[in-house]
Amino acid sequence: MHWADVVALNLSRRGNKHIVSTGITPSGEFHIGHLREILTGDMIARAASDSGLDVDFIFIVDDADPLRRVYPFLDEEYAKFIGHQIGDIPAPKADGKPDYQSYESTGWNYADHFLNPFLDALATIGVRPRIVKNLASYKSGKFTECAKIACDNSDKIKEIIERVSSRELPDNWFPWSPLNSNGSLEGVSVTGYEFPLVHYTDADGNTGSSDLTKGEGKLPWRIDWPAKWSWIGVTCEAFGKDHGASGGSYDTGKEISQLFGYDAPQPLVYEWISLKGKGAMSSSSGNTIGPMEALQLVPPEILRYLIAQSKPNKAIEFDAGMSLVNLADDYERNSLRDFDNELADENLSRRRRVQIEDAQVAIKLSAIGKTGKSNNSTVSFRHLALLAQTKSDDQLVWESLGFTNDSQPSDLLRDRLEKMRTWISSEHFPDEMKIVIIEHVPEDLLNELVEEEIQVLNKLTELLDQCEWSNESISNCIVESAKSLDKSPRLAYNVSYVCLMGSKKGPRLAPILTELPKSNIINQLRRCIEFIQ
RNA sequence: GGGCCUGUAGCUCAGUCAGGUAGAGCAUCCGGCUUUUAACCGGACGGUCGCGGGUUCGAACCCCGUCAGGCCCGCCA
Repeated sequence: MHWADVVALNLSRRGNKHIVSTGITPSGEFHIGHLREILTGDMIARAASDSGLDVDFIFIVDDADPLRRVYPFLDEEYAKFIGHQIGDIPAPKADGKPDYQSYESTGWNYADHFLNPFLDALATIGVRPRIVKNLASYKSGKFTECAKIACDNSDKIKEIIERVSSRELPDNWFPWSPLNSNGSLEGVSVTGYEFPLVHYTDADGNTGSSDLTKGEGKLPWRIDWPAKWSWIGVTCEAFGKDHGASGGSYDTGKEISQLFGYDAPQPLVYEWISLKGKGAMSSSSGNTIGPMEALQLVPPEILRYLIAQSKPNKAIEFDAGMSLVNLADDYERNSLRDFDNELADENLSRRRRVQIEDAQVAIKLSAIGKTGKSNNSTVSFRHLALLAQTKSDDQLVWESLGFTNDSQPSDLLRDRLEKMRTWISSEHFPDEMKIVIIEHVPEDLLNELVEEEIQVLNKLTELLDQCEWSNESISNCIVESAKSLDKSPRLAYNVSYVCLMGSKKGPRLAPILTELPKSNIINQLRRCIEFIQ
């Protein structure tokens, strides 16, 4: 059974109504790793919905979290905002300086700045969660009840965290972080509490009170999380392995949740995505591929497939080069399969059956729309990569694919070609996929040519030299060079590849040659002939 | 110190929860296809299931131990 269906099955045992939750702190640029959080949740929600459950899918934006430090992409001016909540400070401009103007005129803040492009990317891949903003929730009193319980039971909560995570909390630890009069959470110590006020002394020695019903502060993460479960009614949440470790925040949250009179949600721990050869993704180190960037390269369903086809506890190594081609191939191959027909065979082993079923569900979950078939255009990713390289004009690509004035390519297909061109011209496009006409003489391969191949090569060179340089006539020359000697056209193609591309196989040759200067090709062939003699 | 995840064919991984003849895709090789979209079709090759014990009629799967890689118990998806 597919992992998403397994979770859905577990959920059905808990009840009929479900809220699947995900959450991210928008402290910097989003990357592919964040996509796993959201897509994992989205796929669970879809699977649960498909199994007949009533499901709401939400995305909690942790914009109440403080700015931890001045990240490399920020100007030093941000130092004064350290400790301030990211939903309450200006967004950085392109030069990293705070954009006070937009902040004051429209309220455009740091969190929105990073969140909004991500939401756009989500919409493109068919994910439209209900957005819950944490900061606004605090301010409107959603957290009040849990915050009161937490503060009334601070000893119990402290005991749970110390026992479960086996770490020691300071004596003055308190389950509420008050905001000081400057709006900072940093260096503020709690000195007393009577509901609804938490009294504090800040780093500068100023004293004050924070009203927890008005969100003048926040719950520390380990309490904030279970509080959200409780007031939102979260029944299922996928989270990264960092939260899922033994003694991690899920473990403590589970017990704290009981204090709030709420059963912790069904967990699903997922592994991280790393960039091949570069380690884990990290916004601050710049070691990232953003969702938007990835979406500029591949069709969105392939990005979904990346997540759908691998089990959550498998680490994914991602790169925007060959892995992308292989992933696309895999996706396209599978989306053409007739799964129902395959499953109809009663002699299938259990293993084989599971394999087919998982592939079927992975394809289903990769579709952008909730219903309907996957957006299966007739051209493969690999093929499009060839066409885009050999034909500089889009119109020639469409002609090659059999489109005429009467049948124009779909917008989807046009979009895919545009993405392909972006990818090809990007640093990510792998050498392996590049069509290159070699200029050196491939000596080792030429030595392997047999007599009849050499004859064909001579004939081919002769015919091409007289040939009109167009797609059709080049194609004819290649075939004719073999046929005139009573040989298979395949021989002519083989020797062409050896001489021109340095390999025994290759893509359709004529369209590529058409794009290149005739004299270069003839000269290269002549150099090869000279070598043989 | 405590814990989690991973280890199965050259590569990527299913299969482990519910023990029952070791599985896919890719790659490679061979054949087919008389103009080849790195295509397609057919076939072959390929594994002491990290290692050692135990339970069992039977173990990749359950139990104990062990090795290796990654990670967590401040923050991070």
